[in-house]
Amino acid sequence: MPDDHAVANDLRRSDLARLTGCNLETIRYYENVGLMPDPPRTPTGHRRYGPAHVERLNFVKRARDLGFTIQEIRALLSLVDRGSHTCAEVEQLGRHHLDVVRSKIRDLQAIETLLARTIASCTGTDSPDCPLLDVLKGGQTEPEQADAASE
Amino acid sequence: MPDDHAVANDLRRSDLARLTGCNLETIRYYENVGLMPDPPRTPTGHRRYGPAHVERLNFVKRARDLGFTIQEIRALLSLVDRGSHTCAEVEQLGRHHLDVVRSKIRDLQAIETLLARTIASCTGTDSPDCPLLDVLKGGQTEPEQADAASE
DNA sequence: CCTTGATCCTGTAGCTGCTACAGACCCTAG
DNA sequence: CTAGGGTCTGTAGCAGCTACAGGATCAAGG
Repeated sequence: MPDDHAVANDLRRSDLARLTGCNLETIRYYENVGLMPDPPRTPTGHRRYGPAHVERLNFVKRARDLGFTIQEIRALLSLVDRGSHTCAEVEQLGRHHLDVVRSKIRDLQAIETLLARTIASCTGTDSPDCPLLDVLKGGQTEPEQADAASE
Repeated sequence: MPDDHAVANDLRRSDLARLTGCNLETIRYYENVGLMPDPPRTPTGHRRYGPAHVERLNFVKRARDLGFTIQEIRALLSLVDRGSHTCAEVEQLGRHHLDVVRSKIRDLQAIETLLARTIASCTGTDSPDCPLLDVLKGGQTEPEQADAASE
């Protein structure tokens, strides 16, 4: 590795963790899966990081916070690392992820709607009759009318 | 086919899978983690299921579809199995899960908002300048307007 | 210089909720 | 009777970490 004289690589793993808010073990994980480069080592094998590592780990962390998968981040980083990326390429990855996020939101909202409506019709009493159990047992998508036929 | 006087336990695992839309292997998994009871076996060790298993697996599947965890479903089932559950107890489990669902929706919506806004300001050109990369690198929560300096 | 305790190193197992495979067994139709 | 399916078991793999064991090393105090 170059730059031993140029850049101060004096950060230990715990420092990097503290600076980025990333978990200590997660850093090693990211190195193992290739999101972070193998850092230079002291003669006794201890990792030493520099500002470039802080920057990169921050990138990874923010991407994770936005829900990008490890694979997607690898793709993003390889674009950047290639040095000849275009906005269009990055945007494409972003749009795809946005689609995934929106799809998850839709799924969760469908669940939320059904669950909220069902629970709203719960009596909250000691009765064993429960609309939520009815939904789970019967699989009706609409709890709707608890028609007072026999009640 | 003549019916037995008792419950007909004549369904194979593949039948149960087909009837419930559940994956074949998943059934065994649910048995291993205790969501499904150990079924009766033929003398040669093959599982034989009956209507009660269909019902229970449907319950489990619907609960999973609503996002309940295995733990939560175990709790729901143990209430029901106990035979003395109340609507209030079930409702409590449901409300807790609803909170989790809503929390996930909020998180995803925050991501969606940021991502959508950022991507909207992407040029989609061959330029290496990219708002999405800026967000990932810089961690700004608001891409805002780049003051009319650029293009 | 030596000890102590904190930190670091590695590999590996655990978590959730499945899914898939290998290698053995069994079942049924032709 | 044999060929092909289905079934049996245990186990490994996926994502994305997290945590531990058992060592080596470091930094500070005495």
